[in-house]
Amino acid sequence: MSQHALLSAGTKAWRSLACSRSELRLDLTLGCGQSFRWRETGDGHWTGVMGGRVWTLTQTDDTLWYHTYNSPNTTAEGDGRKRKAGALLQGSKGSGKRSKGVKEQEDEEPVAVTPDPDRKEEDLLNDYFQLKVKLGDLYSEWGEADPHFKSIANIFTGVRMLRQDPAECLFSFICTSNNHISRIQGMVERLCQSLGTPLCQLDQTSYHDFPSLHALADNSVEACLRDLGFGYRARFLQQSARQILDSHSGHQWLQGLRSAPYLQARDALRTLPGVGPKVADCVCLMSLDKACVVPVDTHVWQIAKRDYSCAAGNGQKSLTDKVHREIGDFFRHLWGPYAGWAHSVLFCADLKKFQKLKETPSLKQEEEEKKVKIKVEGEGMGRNKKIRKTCDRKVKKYVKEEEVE
DNA sequence: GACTCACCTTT
DNA sequence: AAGGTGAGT
Repeated sequence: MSQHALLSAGTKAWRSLACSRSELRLDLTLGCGQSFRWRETGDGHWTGVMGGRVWTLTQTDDTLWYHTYNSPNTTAEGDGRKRKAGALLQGSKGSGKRSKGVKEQEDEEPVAVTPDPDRKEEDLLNDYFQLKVKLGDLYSEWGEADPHFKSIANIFTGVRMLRQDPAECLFSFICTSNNHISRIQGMVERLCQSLGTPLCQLDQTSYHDFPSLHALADNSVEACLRDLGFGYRARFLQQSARQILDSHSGHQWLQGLRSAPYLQARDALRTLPGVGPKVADCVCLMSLDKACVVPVDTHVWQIAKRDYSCAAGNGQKSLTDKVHREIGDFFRHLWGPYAGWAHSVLFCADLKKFQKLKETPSLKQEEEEKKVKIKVEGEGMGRNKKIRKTCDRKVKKYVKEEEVE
């Protein structure tokens, strides 16, 4: 039986791409709840389905390594079939610290061993991780505009927005209401395993493609998903799929929203059952190229109040449309055209599972933080106040520009 | 336009 | 009580 690939078993079955940790951190980017399809299958090794194939990804300091698996259904290109089970070096350090472990145990030369004639896989990765967007430059800009961001940025580097398939993103996020990441992951996994095309099996785990629109739209789907523990979301999924297929022209409609202006795309998505402001914004940001969108949930609202003394919705009990708008505008303003990307960094830094990264900062990080603190105390409040004052005016301008986009 | 509550399931 | 939506007031 096939096994999950491990870089420590040798680089023969792997290809690589130059990519530093400051541009991409797999653990944060794949684990922060934007995609629910990736699992850590080995120390620092992430396995998931993307672009209709199964991938394992891992990284060393300046290199992103990738391995894809053959599946019966895919017309196999002669890619690395040699997954030697011989040297299964299982965590030679035996530590649970993943990023550290990888750094220590892997010093291979960043050489692409197996050729990828079409560069098809390289293209897929470049597109999925949007590697042409220079994250380091954006972090600098956000840090300039926002002292609090700067204090987080030293630890949470390389948090990047994925460019996901719109359908997968939409149906995954319909599952997110009243829900948390670990349970959503389980639901999406069950969704794929019961309705998606099987791709391959590795170490007792079977990997499936995300279900097609047709599979999701079938009348039997609601009952099926209720059995799988989807609750009231079961109906939303089936009905949304049905509606996209019937009243819209299927996949083309979803894909087409990539070139539509933000507000238009968001309104279009909101006609679907189970899609409110939060889900629509997530789909816009994570699959429809709307980098400026800041999806607002109760969590982001807390961050706005706690870390930015943002007054938006202060007298409110619940997250109304108005509060959504105000918080979104506030952050769009602070961070600019890639505000949605910046938001995901803060969001990530606030997740319980990543809190341990803050506990043992390296000496270098501590020094950086001291510097930041001094700066923040000097100019922080004044700057925030100023931003808030000019918020309304600038936002109108911003939206206008966007509508023309 | 803005607010409340029921809806599922798990912690 | 939760990382939300939709129907009703």
